[in-house]
Amino acid sequence: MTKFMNQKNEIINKLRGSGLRPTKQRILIAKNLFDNNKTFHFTVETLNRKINKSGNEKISLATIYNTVEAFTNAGYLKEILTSKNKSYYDTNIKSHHHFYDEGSKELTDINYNQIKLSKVPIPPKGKKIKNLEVVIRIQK
Amino acid sequence: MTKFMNQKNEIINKLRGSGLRPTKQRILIAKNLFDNNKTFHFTVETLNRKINKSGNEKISLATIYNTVEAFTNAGYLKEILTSKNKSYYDTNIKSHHHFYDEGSKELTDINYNQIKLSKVPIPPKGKKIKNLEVVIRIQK
DNA sequence: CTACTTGCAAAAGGTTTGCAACCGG
DNA sequence: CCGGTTGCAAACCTTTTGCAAGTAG
Repeated sequence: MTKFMNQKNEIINKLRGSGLRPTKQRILIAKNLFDNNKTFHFTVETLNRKINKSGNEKISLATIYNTVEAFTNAGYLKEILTSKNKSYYDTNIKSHHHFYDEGSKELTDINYNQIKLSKVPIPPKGKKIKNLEVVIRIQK
Repeated sequence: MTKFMNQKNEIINKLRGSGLRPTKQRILIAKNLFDNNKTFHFTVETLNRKINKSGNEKISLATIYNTVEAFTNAGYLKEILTSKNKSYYDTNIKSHHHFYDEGSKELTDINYNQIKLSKVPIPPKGKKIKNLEVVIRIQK
């Protein structure tokens, strides 16, 4: 059993674990997102370009939207807060923070332990904290 | 000189101070945003509804977009980070943070001194920190 | 007067939707 | 086979743009 088969099986199991049928399209998208050992930021647009480039079989834009949403709901992706009328996603789902460069509109990760909070407010009654994100806007 | 005249003059001076001609439309929008002593969150859509309701003379949507952008550039408004393909603004321009309820999609202010950071990263070379925002996502 | 603003409608850009064809289990 | 998925195009929604008409100084 090759490394590639393991990889593919891992993906299939991951999808099954969330009740997502491991279709050809979802597996290909998952490969593009989770294969390498480094995490990254993307938009549907950049993901679409990456997938529908070169040799790959094509995947329709609607399916990419569907899948990214499904993966986000399943907790495989994190949506990044930046406003500006386009959704950014992060394959790094661990708690961490971001620099946002307003000039270049670029996001950079800030390692979790680079920021320390010494005081955090109590959430409103009946609600609990799901996550906490710091965005530091930077400029020249 | 009535209280209302003072209010209007204040607005006019504020606008002039940023090189914005105090037009009828800008003054009316400013009244809607800065008149009361409490701050609030809004989108262009809600602001538009508020203004073009009832007795007021109407203001075109394009002008509302223009004006909100101008006010944001002038520092009278702050854009809020939430992604979700619609821009949220805050009339509270002081440094502060937000709870974001994913269920109701509602934003609540967190007072500045309710959050304390004991460690903040150094920005990338050649850049400086413009601002720092914490968003705490909450859920049931 | 003149330059800045406004308003309208059209265009743009990103995302969602409806539905027939497809396919995984 | 059945119900979940895909692909396509059209629809949608928010935001931007071009340009003629209006107005503040």
